[in-house]
Amino acid sequence: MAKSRFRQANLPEACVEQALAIIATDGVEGLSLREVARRLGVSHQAPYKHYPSREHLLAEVVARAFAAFAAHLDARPRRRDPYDDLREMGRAYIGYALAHPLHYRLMFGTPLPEPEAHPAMMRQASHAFALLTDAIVRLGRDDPPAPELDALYVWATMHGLAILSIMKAPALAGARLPAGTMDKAVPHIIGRVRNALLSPAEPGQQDAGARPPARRQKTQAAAAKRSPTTR
Amino acid sequence: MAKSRFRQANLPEACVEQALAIIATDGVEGLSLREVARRLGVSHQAPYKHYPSREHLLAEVVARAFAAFAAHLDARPRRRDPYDDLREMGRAYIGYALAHPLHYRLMFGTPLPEPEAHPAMMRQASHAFALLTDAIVRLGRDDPPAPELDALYVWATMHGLAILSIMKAPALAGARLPAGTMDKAVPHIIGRVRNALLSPAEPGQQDAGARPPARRQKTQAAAAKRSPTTR
DNA sequence: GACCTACAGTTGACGCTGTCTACTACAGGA
DNA sequence: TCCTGTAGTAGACAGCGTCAACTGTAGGTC
Repeated sequence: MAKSRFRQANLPEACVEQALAIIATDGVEGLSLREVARRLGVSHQAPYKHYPSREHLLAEVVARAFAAFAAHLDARPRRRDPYDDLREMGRAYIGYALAHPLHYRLMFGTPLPEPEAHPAMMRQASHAFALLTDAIVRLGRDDPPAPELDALYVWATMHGLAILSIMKAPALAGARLPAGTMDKAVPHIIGRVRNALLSPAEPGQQDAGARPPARRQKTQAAAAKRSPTTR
Repeated sequence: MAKSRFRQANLPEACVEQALAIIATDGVEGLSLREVARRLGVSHQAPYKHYPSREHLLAEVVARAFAAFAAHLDARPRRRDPYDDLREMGRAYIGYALAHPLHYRLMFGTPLPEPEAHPAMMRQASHAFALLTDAIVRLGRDDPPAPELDALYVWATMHGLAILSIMKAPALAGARLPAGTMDKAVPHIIGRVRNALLSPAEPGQQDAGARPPARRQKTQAAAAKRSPTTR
């Protein structure tokens, strides 16, 4: 050990720690490799010996954030009843987002640095998602809709709620949201999700678009919207 | 008209247009006042005569993005049945997010420039939210839970789905999501939301401590061991 | 018409950033 | 002993936001 000769025992690790600290106070756009170097008392080029670019350091930081997030979800109080467990999961999810809003935004709110170029980051992300999927699968309902679709549903709802909370949705919604709405929102929405998962998936929800040939009526607008697969 | 003496007929407006164009291709972090000025053939300081800082131009751009978003939602195909109408709303919502991912991210994914400092921006944002709330209220269900809570629920779900779609959730979730999952996700999730809104709001969802009077199936056992750690 | 002021534009400078290049000093193996 | 790789340094460059000072014109007032 002790390969490095100067002041930093482990510069790559120290860079990640400082980057996380900067992001926690200033947000991701406040992160600069020069500031990291300054805080560590090394030259402005030292971090580049370990991270080829700002993006690479950021990818490492995002991976850590995902890992911490997954650990937080994993450390939630466990319940026997799978729906209660899902409720705990939701509470833990929102709790983390509110406790570390800038880290949360880092994971889900910023254009990730080229996901496929940073497999370690993606591995941590998919682990966090796996926790959620497992909680869904554990519901073990008799109607067997694709559990990954419900995992997406729960994930989307949790994430949306987290972001709206962080954004202080009442401000966004103007005077339309009475005071205290956000406090009630988490249990209300988790209850809604529970109801949604309890009621059986009905065929109608596969939607007019998925239904191939029959009854093409006045939905041509939707079809036009769908044709460009993305963007 | 024609107050300006040089090449730009309406520099403030032209700045917003160029900023939107830059964001649509490079994302919000690619926006620079100097690039805007360069594209307009004016000096790098000209935009500052109309926008005191980058933040102020960004706030104007966000306001336009919200206005365009609201217009898109408003232009959706209308349905008599309020649930069908909500479905159209969801489709329009996701359609916009996928068609203009960087503009969508601009609205919901970036730290907004000091919301309370830019009232015009907030006005556009709350208008978009109002469209959603109206669609919820129009459901006119007999159980009258706070409609704003359900509006938040729908908004959160739509937003979460939009972001997960933009982020290409299958990549995030690793190999766990079979191909084609995202295509099925929108109708599936909208169906789930419909189910959630159809089933009555039960008191149990107000928190873990409260009594759920009528469980659907075999999940009663869990209620007994639920501790009052509402956290 | 002469003058003044406000405004919309200009140029130049400052410190910040990421990143390229070149240099240095040490460790470890041949 | 020499060579090579590694982890650090220093300097330079262009691009960024923003501050300051300057310029030229439109419009109103004497």
